[in-house]
Amino acid sequence: MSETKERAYPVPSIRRLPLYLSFLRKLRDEKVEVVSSTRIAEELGLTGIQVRKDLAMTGIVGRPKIGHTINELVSHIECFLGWNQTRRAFLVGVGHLGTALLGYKGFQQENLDILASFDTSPQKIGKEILGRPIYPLSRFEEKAKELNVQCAILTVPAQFAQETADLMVKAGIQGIWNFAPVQLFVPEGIIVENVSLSSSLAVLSQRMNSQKTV
Amino acid sequence: MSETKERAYPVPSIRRLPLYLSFLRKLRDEKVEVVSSTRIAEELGLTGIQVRKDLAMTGIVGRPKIGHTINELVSHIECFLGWNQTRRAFLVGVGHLGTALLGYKGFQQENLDILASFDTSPQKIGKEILGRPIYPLSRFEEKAKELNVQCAILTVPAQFAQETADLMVKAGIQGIWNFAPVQLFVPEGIIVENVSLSSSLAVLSQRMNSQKTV
DNA sequence: TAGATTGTTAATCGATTAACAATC
DNA sequence: TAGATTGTTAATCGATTAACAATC
Repeated sequence: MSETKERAYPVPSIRRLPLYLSFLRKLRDEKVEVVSSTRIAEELGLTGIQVRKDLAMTGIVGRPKIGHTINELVSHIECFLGWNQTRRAFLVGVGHLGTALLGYKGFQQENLDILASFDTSPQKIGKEILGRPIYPLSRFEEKAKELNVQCAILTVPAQFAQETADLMVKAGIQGIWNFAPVQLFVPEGIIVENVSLSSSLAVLSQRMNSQKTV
Repeated sequence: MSETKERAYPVPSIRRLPLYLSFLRKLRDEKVEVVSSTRIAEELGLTGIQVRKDLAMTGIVGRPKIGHTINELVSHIECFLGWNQTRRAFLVGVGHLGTALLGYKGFQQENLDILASFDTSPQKIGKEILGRPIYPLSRFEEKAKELNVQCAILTVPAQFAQETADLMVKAGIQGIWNFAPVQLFVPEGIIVENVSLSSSLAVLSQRMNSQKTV
């Protein structure tokens, strides 16, 4: 009966960490060695308190009057996010968006390694995208176990999203990065993170609309 | 001195509206005519209260014991989001992601019409992507005014994001859909909506990490 | 009518912001 | 030392959830 309701870290805070990381890397390239939370806040349009709270989450301790060492900050954030070690992933659904993600260079910084992709279209199966093979979806489980892959990117059309997620779960996938505009139902313990273009566009569009009337 | 602090609608609520829309369209295809908030909630893994609050935002009024007419719901949500009328947009930065967005069919449902794209690379300028021309970035302002475009999609590399945004603002753009992992600074009144892949990946990754330790 | 559903008003929960003591 | 910065504890704000009256 362990009351391990261990307060998850606030999602908004976690979402800000990559912003800090990218600014810190820029400073490091400029040979800067130390930075204060105030300085970070100014650059990113946040408040100092917010930055300190967020950084505290990673367990880092700064020095009053000085601030934080950039190298130390970077490694603390990376460790907290699990970006210090390579995470192997598969991608399912080699359409426009899937292809774009396969070609996205930015994932190197986040240590995400998309080893292979899967599709059901005979036209695509057997080809390669930037050195990574496209396998038939039927081989997903076999390959996931062979390569010990625990993370999957889901970029199939909405109507196939749930069944694809089911297949991923059956193959032992622990985390699904879902780009389909669908609410996935998965067993407890499986982590789903949604990227919803239409949700984002909705916010932009609604704001532009109400702006007009003002 | 008008105290027009007119309570903006909650972002989380706005973000859920496209989910409702997609479910409602599916029901409509199945010739269903009426639906209750409880039913919507079940399907999307939400609570009935939440759904009613969200729908109330669009100004729709339902009928006790009955629920809502699907057609009426769809049109209320579409109007609220401004998806009932076509929104013309430009895209700047024809890389992997930009190309994917240009090819994304889903925007038709959201009535977003990407008329043209812009880039600085001579290899790309003058070509077409799915019938839409790629112009040199230097012609952005001219074209924006000519076609009365008020919405721009920003898919350039991080280091060029701010200057591109400045150029967009100068050209009279009212809303920027920003895919660069950068905090943009824009004049008041200009709307920026960020899509941050790295923020989303951070949440997934951190969760998978802490899952492991449990 | 009885029961299901809507929609409002109040309570809770969580994130942000403010205040301030500790410290180099 | 004085001043800048950290990090904690308390207050505020906003979104979600709960309770419940209204209604077809």
